[in-house]
Parts: sequence; C-alpha cells; structure tokens
Amino acid sequence: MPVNRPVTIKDIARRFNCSPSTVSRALNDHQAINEDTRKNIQEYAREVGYQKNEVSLSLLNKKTATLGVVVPSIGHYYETAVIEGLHAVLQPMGYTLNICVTNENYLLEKEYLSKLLSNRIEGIFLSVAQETYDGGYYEHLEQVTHRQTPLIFIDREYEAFETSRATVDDYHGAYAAVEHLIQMGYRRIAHLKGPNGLTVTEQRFKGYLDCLAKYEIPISEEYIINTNFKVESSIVPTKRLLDLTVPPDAIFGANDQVAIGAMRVAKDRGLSIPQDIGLVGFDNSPITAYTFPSLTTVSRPGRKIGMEASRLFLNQLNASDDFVPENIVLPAELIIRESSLRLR
Amino acid sequence: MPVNRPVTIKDIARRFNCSPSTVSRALNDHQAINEDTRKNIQEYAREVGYQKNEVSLSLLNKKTATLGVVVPSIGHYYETAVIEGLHAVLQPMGYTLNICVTNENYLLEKEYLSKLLSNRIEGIFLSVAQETYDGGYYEHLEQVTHRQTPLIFIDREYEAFETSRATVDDYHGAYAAVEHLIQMGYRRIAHLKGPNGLTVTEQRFKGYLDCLAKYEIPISEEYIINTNFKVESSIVPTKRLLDLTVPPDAIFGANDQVAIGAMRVAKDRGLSIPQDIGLVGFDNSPITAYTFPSLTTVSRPGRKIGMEASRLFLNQLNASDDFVPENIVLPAELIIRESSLRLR
DNA sequence: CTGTTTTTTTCAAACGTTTGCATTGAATAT
DNA sequence: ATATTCAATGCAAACGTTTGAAAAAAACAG
Repeated sequence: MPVNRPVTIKDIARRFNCSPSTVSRALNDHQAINEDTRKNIQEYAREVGYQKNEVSLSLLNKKTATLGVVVPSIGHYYETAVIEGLHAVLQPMGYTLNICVTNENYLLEKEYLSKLLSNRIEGIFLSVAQETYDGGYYEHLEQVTHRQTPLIFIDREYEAFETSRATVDDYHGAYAAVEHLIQMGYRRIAHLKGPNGLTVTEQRFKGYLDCLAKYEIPISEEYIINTNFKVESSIVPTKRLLDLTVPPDAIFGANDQVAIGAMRVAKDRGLSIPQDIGLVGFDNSPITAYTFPSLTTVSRPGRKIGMEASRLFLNQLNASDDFVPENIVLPAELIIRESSLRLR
Repeated sequence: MPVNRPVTIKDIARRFNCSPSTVSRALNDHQAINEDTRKNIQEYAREVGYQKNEVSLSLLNKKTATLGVVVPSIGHYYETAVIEGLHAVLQPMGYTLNICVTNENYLLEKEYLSKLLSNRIEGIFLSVAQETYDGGYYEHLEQVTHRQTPLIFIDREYEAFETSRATVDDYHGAYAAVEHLIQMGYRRIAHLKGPNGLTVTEQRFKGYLDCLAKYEIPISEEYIINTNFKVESSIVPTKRLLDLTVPPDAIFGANDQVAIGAMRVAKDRGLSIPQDIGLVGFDNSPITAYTFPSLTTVSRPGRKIGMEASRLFLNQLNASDDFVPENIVLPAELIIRESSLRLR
C-alpha cells in the first residue's frame, strides 16, 4: 500500500529552500527567525498537516513523557477509579499513561515491565499480579530500580521491596466492618476471603481476625472460605456456609462482588437480610447502593489513591540523592446500608 | 539526581574496543560475527542489564508496534471485555496497546488522537465520545486517515465516516428483548434510553420502537426516558414511570445498570418482579446473573468484538491500494432470566 | 567604501540502533 | 611470492528533530 509518508521538517525545508534548522525554529517561534519566514512556514505546515515526530524527540531528549501503569485487571470499579486519579494529575502535566493489563499473569507482568523500560517510559505504577507474590519473587523489578526509573506500588505490593507505595488501610476497613456487624448483634461472622497471597486479602483477613479476637468471639475455620473476587466464586462457598450445622449469622465479603453473590444465595434460601443474616462487602462500587437491600460496604478512595501515587511519583522525580521511599496509607470508610442494619 | 544512564551499544563497544556495529550484530546473533566475540558481548550485555532502546529503533524503522485504543470509559464490563479481545489477538503479535480514556470528552479525544499520531502509533481503535457526536463533527479524524493510519471504529461510531467498524447488532438485540417481554404478556413496556446521540442508544431505541409497532402496541412518549447509563440516573426516571396514572408493566433498560436501578425502585415500591413488572437490561454483565431476581438481559460479545476489530485492523494493514473498509456486525443474544419470566 | 553591528540563516553534532558496503587480516591456492 | 578467497570487523548513512556556534547577509555608521 502507498503509505503517505508523514511530512517531515526536511520536506518543508526543501519546499522553502532553507535548512531544517530554520524550519524547526520557525515552528517553535524562535525569536531569531524572520517574521515572514516564520509565518510562511507555519502556514504551510498547517496546510500539509505537519505533525512533530515525537519519537525522534524522545530519542534526542531522552524523555518520552510516558508512564507505565501495570495492573492485574481493569474490570472492577476500584481499579478504574485509581486510573482516573492518576490521569487527573498526570494528564494535565503532559504525561501519557500506558496502561498494561497483566490478567494476574506473572510472565506478562515481567514482559510488560521489560517492554516499558525498552520504550524508555519515565515511571511505573504497579499493582502486582496475583501469581507474582509467593516468595517475594521480585527480581523482575530490579531492572526497574536499577535504571533509577521511579516505581510506585499501588495497593498490591511486595512488602519487602523498597519503593514508594500508596495503599488503602484495608486492615482497619475490615476491622470496622466486622466491628459494625458485632455491634449490630451478629456473632457468628463468616468471611469470604480473597485470593491467597495478596496483601489486600491478608490485610482484610487480619482485620477480621483481630476484631473477632478483640470482642472475644471464637474464630471458626469453617467460617473462612476463599474466593477469587468474582461473583461466581462466592456461590458455592456461601452455600457451604449456610449448610453448616451452625451457619453464620453474618458474612463479611472480601469485596462487593462476593458479597452480592452471597446475597443472592441467602435470598434463594428465603433468608431475610439483615434480619436472618447480615452482609458487608468491600469497595463501595456503584451498584451496592442499589441492590435490594442495599449493601453495607467499605469504601476505598480509588481516585485519591491514584492522585497520591502521582504525587509520590513526582516527589521521587524531583528528589535528591538521598531519596527515601514514601509510604502513603489512606483510610477506608465504612458505609452502613441496609444489608447489615438490623433492628433489635 | 544521578540518573543511571541506560547502557548503550556504544558503551559496550567501548568496553570491547570494537565498533557499535559489531556489538549490534553480536547481540542479534548475526552469522558474520566470531563465536567468541558474540559470546563475550552477549554475556557482558546481560551482566550490565543492557536493554535495547526501542525509541531509536522506532525512529529508524518507522515502526512503533504500538496501537492506540481510545475509549470513553473503562468502567463497564463490556468495555473491558473488548480490550481483553484486542489484547488477546494483538499482544501475541508483539503489539503494545496504548489505552486512552476520553471520559466522554471531545477535546480529550481530539488531543489523544493527535498525541497518538505524533507518537507514530500504527493503528487506532476508536469508540467515540458522547460529546463528539452531534452533527457528524469528525474533522479530527481526517488527520488519522490522511496519514493512512488504520482506524477502526468500535461500537460507537460516526455513521458517515468511511472506515472499518466492528459493532454489535444492538437493534435486533433490543428487538428480541422487547419481543420477549411481549411474549411474556407485558403490554405497557417502557424504555430507559441511553444518552442521546450515540449509535448504540439510537439502535436500541429503534429496536424497541419497531418491535412495539410490529405487535401493534401503541407507543407512549411518557414511557421513554433518558439516562446516562449509570445506576443513579435511572432512579428518578423509574419513579416517574411508576407514578404515572397508567404505569408500565415492564421496563426495558438500555443497559444493565439502569435496569438494576429500576429493579431497586420497583422493589422499594413493593412490586414483585416479574409478576407486577418485568425487567430487561443490556450487556449481560456478571452481576446480572446474581441479582434477585436475576436480570434478563442482552449479551454483547465484547471479547469477540475486540478480536474482530483486531482482524479488521490486520486486514487493512495488509491491504492493497483498493482497500474497502469492512463492516462487521455481531449478533447480540437474549439471555432470559427471572426478571421477565412471568408465569401466566 | 570600509568597518561594525545586527539580523537571519546554515552547519554539524547529537540521540541509539541497524545495515549495505568497504576494509582488514588471515588463510589458502597458485 | 602473489593472487584469491573467506571470515570478521569497521565505516558511514539513515531515521527526525533540536541547538550551540559559525557564517552569511543585511543594515548602519563613519
């Protein structure tokens, strides 16, 4: 096919019998260029649709104005909120975000990081894939820090790796959720856990455990079941919970999806919510306000996390030699709705 | 800060007292390079973490192996499914996707397109922003086609603009949904429309109208209300519908979110679904199978759309002079669930 | 008309890599 | 010893742009 070669500065120079430098300066409003020359060149450039080749500029300036955002998925409300936050701060500063979705795949994560570095991006925001976690297996990150490319963790992280991070206080969010259930009179509180190995999963789990301990409620192994954060994955576990000889009177879901799945199962069994069983989710995704009953949940400030992460990035960029990574933890907020508001 | 300048081929050449060409050839396993030289260079390169500068290569080869994906939002299930589909085909071929979210903002869409072209991406997948539509206002796309950069529309489109497109048959999907409601005995069917001006909105609306006409059911203006596709935006409209002297006995929502909002309002009023009122959504997002009652909906094959769009792109890339844009329309499938399955 | 200043333009190098062609050095054939 | 072949490496240009320094052209003063 006859690819319309993009018009270059040289093409324009040829047209005006002048040197590329003159064209470049004319287009950039350099003062040492004759007014007429400038006008003519600019006009012609507009006419033929000249567009600066950013690739060559990137090579010259060693700046790409591009940042990598590496996340496991973009399907959930929270994740898109984070990206929104990053965008809100960085887009106006001229940065382009290169969003890479790893699908929780370690190899893909590794490949993306390499590729981003090869493309000389200027910073990376990373929420690690599920598969990565076990055993602090993070050598693929060494290349990033070796390059002195700013690396910011978002939410999911390698705890041992030294870099800036912006996370939500999942622990206290979970604690508050469980405490609320206890205050509502629930005592047999089950937990639909997230996938093992993720910081978020473990923090929420820990909040659950510690709160029960604090209120001297015995912890039952049977009441703790894993999910993969998707709706479907909570159906069987919830059924199993409700089939127990002593079924729970409340379920704390590791995210909204699994709580909604549990809600469905409970309703199928004819249980009334919150009278027979209390439910709490996590994330405060938009639908939770409109389920029937509406779902009590823990709100994670995704947009804010994105904005804070941006700030961390900028800090590191302008930092001096003795830069020490920063650690931002934003609070999660309990949103009390109908699914747990039991009248006694 | 002392930025660790990435090691270049020249650095390696200096280290071995040889020319950059030799290093380049050694790293690329060129046959005309002495076995020992090759080994030494490769080993050293690995040691110091050499990583090819793709920017310079892009400049040299005029190939960036990067594609732009410009979408209004990434919050909904369908959109992420499409991206998943694009990814599934293009990632293995070595393409990087540069995902740009316009937030339905025309100016941002325009800016992104310019930026992508400046960055010499090799193709663009575009789902146009809401604001863009009125009046076939698409001059910002001319620059793309002028560059002969393949441009593929996804779902939302400028109908008059000539380029390849992959869309879902919203019309027949909507038609099937309404027909199903009619077959279930509903007669006063309302429609919670999407935002005006979008092809998807209009096609679903048309399906609704045509089906009613076909079954000789009178169309009532009062039964048609706009939403913005978000849950919240369906609350007031649904209330208004139910407050009518002759309220509808079924509601066809332009997407799942608004249908779920309507479900909530109906339940608040003590209406039983599907006995008192039937509900149908659109998109088949994962939660719809687990609401109570589960939501009848129309499934859009997002992943397939992404894959088809990739195919269209590849076709155009390998096309000859007389390339004519292709137009793929995939069927939407009615998924019948509890919210409309009325026992007569 | 020469010398000086000022304005405008060009030169050349740089960014990192690849690649056709030329060159070098050695080995082999004559 | 000279010619021929072959393997291994170097040279130089190219991609598109910017930029400091040099050069050219124009304007002005004496």
